[in-house]
Amino acid sequence: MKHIIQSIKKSNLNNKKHQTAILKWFDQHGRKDLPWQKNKTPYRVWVSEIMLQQTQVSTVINYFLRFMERFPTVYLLSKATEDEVLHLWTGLGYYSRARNLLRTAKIIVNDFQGEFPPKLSELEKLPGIGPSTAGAILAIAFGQKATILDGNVKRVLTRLHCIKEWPGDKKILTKLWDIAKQLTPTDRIEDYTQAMMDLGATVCTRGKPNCNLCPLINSCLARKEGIEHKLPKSKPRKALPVRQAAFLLLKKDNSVLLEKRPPMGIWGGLWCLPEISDYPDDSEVKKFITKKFQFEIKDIKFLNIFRHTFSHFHLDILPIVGNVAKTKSKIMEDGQQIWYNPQEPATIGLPAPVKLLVENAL
DNA sequence: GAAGCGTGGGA
DNA sequence: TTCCCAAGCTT
Repeated sequence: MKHIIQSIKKSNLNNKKHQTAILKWFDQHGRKDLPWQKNKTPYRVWVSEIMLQQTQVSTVINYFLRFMERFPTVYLLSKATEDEVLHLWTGLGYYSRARNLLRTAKIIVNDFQGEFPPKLSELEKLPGIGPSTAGAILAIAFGQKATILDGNVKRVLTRLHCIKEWPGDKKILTKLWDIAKQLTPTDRIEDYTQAMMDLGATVCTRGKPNCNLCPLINSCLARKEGIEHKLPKSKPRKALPVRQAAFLLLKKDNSVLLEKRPPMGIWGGLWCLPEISDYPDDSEVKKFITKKFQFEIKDIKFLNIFRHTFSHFHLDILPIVGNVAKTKSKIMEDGQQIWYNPQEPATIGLPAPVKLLVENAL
């Protein structure tokens, strides 16, 4: 019994030292001028946290500013169309985040009187908000004690405790959550939360960590063993499969034909060029176009194949350009096809390579 | 519980 | 060039 009490006291003391060191470092070196740190509201914190999932700060900043300009409140967002939200998300990737953002905005307005619930279990029920994002919102927006475990914190803690296994493994993940919770302070929770992420992003970096600038250098076990640069162990990965597809750029005036993709799956809800799997030859292209659209195509040009890489496969894209005769260019009236003019862009979401092709081809 | 889900940048 | 993965969540 005595030993247990002593061990708890010792652990509390160590936690205190850790928290003090982190907060002192934050006061001197932490990031305090990011857009979502100004005019801080639960809405702004939520949007930023969703955008920042699997996405670096430098990428997010402009998207966040544009988004806030268009949707300054959760109420305005809740009235948006999915196309409009996806439009602002174009190029950011992981588009289910945008679809879930809109779903959650509607829930907040309809079921919560427009206010985010300051409760972990309630936040986690909302689409797109998992354990770490819920913790971040609670800590940063509401100043309540809560724990996050994002990529930054994982890296810091993996090194601090010299964890040599891959942190994605379920047992290790649970262990990391336990450590993160144990270290979480009650006081200055917002600064502490931000500090742990900043430390991972700016000092305890992936490749060459700047240990000489780290407030945890004396307690870091990986550093003690001299293997900090080797941790965390990287995910066991297979070579990505390669798929092939032809994208049709069917041009009329200053527009190309786009089709809306199904709501789920890759590029869900975005507008894409008509696609032919594998690489067709000249006659196959003409047959496809005639059968599907009843278009009359004057000439067909094959552009260079280029590679677009997703998280789980490569797509080698063969762009095929054709001019559509004006007299025969009727499209379906079901709202799933449009003529898209990049000079006067419709407010819809486009996959990055589609946007690239469309803007270069016209 | 493993796989699906984007994109861009750094090494 | 190729690999890795970044403020993870959903199914």
